[in-house]
Amino acid sequence: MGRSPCCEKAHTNKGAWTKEEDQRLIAHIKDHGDGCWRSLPKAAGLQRCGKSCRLRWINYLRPDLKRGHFTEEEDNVIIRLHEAIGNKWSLIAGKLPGRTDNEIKNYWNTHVKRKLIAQGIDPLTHLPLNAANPGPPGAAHRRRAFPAPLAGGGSASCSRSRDAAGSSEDDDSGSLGNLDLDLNLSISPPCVHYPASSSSSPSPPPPARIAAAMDYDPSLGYYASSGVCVCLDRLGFQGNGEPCSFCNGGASSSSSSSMRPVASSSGVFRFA
DNA sequence: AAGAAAGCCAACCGCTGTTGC
DNA sequence: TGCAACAGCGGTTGGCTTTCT
Repeated sequence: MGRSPCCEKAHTNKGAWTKEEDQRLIAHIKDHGDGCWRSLPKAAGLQRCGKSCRLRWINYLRPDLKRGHFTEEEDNVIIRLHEAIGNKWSLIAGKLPGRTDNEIKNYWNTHVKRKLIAQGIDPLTHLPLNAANPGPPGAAHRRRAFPAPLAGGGSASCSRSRDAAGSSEDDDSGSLGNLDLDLNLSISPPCVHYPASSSSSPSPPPPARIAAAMDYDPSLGYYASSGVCVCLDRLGFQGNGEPCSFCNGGASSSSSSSMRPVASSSGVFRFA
């Protein structure tokens, strides 16, 4: 079972990259871009597997990488995002420009974990160590906040989620500080986008009836369909009677603006 | 000064999700 | 609809460096 190996192992180098290999990879990507990793090694004259090239480029050679120590602010972002979404390193990396998932993962395992433990916080559950429930690994994390990891297309969100275990004195559990993650799930129709002006684009603007039901984002110059919210409140899990930031329109909730999911022009919800 | 232990991080591995045929 | 190819992700490993004894 399983698939064939991604490359012919007999003819590929492994281990540390040499300067020459780096140069070849950089030069090739400069000239041709970084698509099609499978064929890239051959085209670039590298005796490497495509995956290896991709990893090397993403984790080390990319020009926009920020190297060096993590700042206190970055630390906090990592901790809060990890609290919210768990080991979704690529998502966390997406919130830290210039940092890679691998870098953050390593940093978490070598520094942050230890730091949290020293502060008496369980790095898995983000609860005080003596209060952490000894359940099966991972269960505590799920119990902590959210029915499921809402990675990928799902907008991880819920500024008002309550710990199902009922730690109501944990005021930070919902807002996650200034990140203010809203871990309700919002599902939208397949993100239909209409440019606001038909003159600047071949695509026509939406019919008035549709436009009325959509949000116009002036910064993007697009109409985008609103999400259909199935937040915990609506599903009856919260019980505090307050709408989440998304179905509340984000207008009145003072704590909900910073991480409200926003439809981007690429049709993917992002945190704003 | 030397060996052991711990820390660190680049790279690998195996798996899953997505896409195209 | 099923399959294969591919990209990407997260966990793990291995080797180098630093610190400790």
